[in-house]
Amino acid sequence: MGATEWSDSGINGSNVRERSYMNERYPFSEIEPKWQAFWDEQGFFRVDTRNSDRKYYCLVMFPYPSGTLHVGHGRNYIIGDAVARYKLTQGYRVLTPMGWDAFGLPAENAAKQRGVHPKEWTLNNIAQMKRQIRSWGVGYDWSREIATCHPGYYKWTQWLFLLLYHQGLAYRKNAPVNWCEFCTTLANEEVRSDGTCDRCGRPVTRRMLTQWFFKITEYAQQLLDDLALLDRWPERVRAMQANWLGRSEGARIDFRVAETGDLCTIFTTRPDTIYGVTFMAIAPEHPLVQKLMANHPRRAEVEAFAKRQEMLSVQQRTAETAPKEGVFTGYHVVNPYNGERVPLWVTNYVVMDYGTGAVMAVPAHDQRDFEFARKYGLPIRVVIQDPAHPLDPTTMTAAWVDDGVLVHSGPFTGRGNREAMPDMIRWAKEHGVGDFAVTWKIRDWLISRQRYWGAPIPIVYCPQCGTVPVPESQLPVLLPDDVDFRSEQGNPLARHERFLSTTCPKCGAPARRESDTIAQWLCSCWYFLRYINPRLEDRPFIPDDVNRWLPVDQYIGGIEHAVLHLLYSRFIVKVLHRAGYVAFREPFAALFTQGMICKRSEKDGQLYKMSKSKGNVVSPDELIREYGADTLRLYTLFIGPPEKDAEWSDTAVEGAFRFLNRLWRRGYETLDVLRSAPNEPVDPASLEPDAREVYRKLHETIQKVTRDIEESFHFNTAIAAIMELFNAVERLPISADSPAPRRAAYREMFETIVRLLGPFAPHIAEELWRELGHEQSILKSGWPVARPEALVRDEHELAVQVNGRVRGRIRVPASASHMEIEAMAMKDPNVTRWLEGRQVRKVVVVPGRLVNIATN
RNA sequence: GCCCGGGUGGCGGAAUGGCAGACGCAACGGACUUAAAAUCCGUUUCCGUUUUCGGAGUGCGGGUUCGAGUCCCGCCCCGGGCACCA
Repeated sequence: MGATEWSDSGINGSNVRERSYMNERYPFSEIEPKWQAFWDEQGFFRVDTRNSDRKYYCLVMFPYPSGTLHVGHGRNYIIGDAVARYKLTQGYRVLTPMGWDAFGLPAENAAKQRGVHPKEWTLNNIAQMKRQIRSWGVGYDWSREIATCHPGYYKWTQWLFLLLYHQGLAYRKNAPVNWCEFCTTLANEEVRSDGTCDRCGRPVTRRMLTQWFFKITEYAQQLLDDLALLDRWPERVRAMQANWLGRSEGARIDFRVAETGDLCTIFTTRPDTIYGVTFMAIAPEHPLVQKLMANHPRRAEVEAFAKRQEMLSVQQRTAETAPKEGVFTGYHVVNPYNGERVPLWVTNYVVMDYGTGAVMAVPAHDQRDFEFARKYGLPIRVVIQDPAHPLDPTTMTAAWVDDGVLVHSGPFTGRGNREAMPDMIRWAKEHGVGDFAVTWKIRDWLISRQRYWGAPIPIVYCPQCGTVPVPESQLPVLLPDDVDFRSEQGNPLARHERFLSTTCPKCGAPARRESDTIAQWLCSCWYFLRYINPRLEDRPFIPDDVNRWLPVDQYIGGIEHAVLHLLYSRFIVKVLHRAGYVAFREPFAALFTQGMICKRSEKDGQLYKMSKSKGNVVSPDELIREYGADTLRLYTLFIGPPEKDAEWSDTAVEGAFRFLNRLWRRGYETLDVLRSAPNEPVDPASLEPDAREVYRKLHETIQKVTRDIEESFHFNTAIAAIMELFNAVERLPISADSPAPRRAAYREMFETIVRLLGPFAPHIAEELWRELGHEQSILKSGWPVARPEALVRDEHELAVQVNGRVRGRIRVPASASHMEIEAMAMKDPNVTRWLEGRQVRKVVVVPGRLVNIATN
């Protein structure tokens, strides 16, 4: 049979079946663009959000338009598309939007280096990446496309800023902030734990600047508590967020400076050790240092020490290897519990950033204090005794941090330290010198950026009225286009006179605009809401619509956003919730974090995350040209469990290609049988044993593939099962002369393989599906469901073990009782050999699996 | 130090407490071909017999169980997050 010319009427008048590509050769480069255009034109991925029956909001993290995509980026979109197509096939109303996280520094750097305007650079990249995403056959509702750099979008990002401002959650303060020479200010979340910039890797220093902050700390408790609602999030992401929030419970206790009466409040998680305090340690930046040392003979020494510490980054100062250092101030503080005077030291190991910047030092029971005390010859007093091996301060080599019995602890002596702790805090409360207290690690969110390519902060500074928010009616505060990047250093907006000079919205007097822009993280904190009403002009979204479509049913993205984007988005949604705009408290009901795709570097043979800077990227464009999008998709899903990192292999891609070729060829070679076979369910009993077995495997595979997708997104094992089924189908002899039931079963097998592949390799699936004579798209075909009667076995092969090792095999009727199975197992000649001379102690029968005979 | 993952053939990986190594890659042998590619068939955990078979084997050491890659206890190693966090 050659290429057949046939056609049908297509659907909805669109004649896509004009010609058949049925040929020995698998024509991916012809069929892929054809079906992409078809799905697009027919609007398979467009959804009317006014109707939310059986809604399924499937969202992939939108990309930053950095240029071109590599196959590592593709994993995200391919997984999302597989899920969306699966749900769509099941008849869900699936919302799968796509957009661009389009503000950010790379655009500005390109402008400086190449003289391209950031807008032009960004829009070009969007066009490029959109073409790539389309070429993968990933289906989106493009009518909802958004770009955060569009004034129609950032108007509402500014609105969000103002909402926080009016809620008292946005404030401006002069504070030491993280500073990267290249990227300007950074939020704490953007600084890696080694003290380098998360974006560019340069060292981060501290700088005093007046900046805008969001009070995310006010929501710390809720952000922590509501993690419990996120039972469909990966455990490790919840752990990372809890870690980052860093709640710790303890007490606040007021010490006073003996000589001046100044208050020196500390936070401790171990108030039970209060009677062991032998000195006080405060941070060099602590306000008391300046105040106390002003006219003190030790001033020079102490200030020199403090200056030296302030020059260092927190990371340098507090590195594991940095030795503990300090200097005595000449002052003392009074322990409110026992009235004791202990010396006040300025130390490098206490930081101003956490707690109160002052620490009651208990060398006997804190390792850091212990090391410091040993170094400077300060006393060590044991107040918790190890009942088994009493501690002796003169011989201790490390702090005792475990629990024990309180000693030398005034009225609390003799009690267990854990048990007494609440009473000890209560004592402080009763005496007005302290209380229970909670401290968090998370700091307020630094939102200002000294950059051009972002949404301007909608604030005006008026000489009369002070800080004035721009009224909503005057939004958006437009980013001016006419900026010269080459000739300017720093933020060009700060020198753009026509932008800066304005009038006060309150009094009309001449005023100045804020020149900082909003961190791009805020832009991506609410985009999932905007997708519901993307073109709305008078509001950011319609609450009713948003409440029906959110939370997002499935969010898919990279683990690198575990804290940053995901924590910020949760915060913003909670703010909107409290302000009455949305009914839900959490934006993403389920989260899936895919692993990174890595590739071995040709230079050093090491495995690295695919990135342009490492030079180990694989371009999807070439692969699609050579093998087609379906091959690329199939391989990407087959590479391994999607939540884990994976190593890209160019040769393994060919395996996926080979499989699709075999499938195509098989379809071509048996097209006559397939088309002429009865298209109806088969009675398994009417099949010959070989066909019956494969028919059962078919239905087992439907079950397995469905379960793998539903339970864990384990597309790798789903695809393996389809391959296994196809291998079995290929070995099944079939011809036009085969009996009707056999041909019908064969047709069902082949068609089902095509349908199961639909979410993974949609183009070839759609093409073969149509070639088999179906008029409707495969997306309308429904998801296959296993037939119980096809799954029935009337015979089982059981392994027979003797003492846990397989010695023989028996075939038993499915109806056989345990007694009968046991008898048959005992009779098997391979088994009797191993039973000779032994006494049977116990026989275990596992239905359908094995028999184990235990002997003496 | 604390909190998450993870450790299985040459490689990626698979296994509701039930026959370890599915599926794929690579390698090797064979068929087809003048030849090569492609394709198809077969072999491929290790050790010994080299087929019929037996033994060992899922990071290490114990344990529970008729039966452990899987569960429990104690370790080692690798990756990630947090960290002089008071």
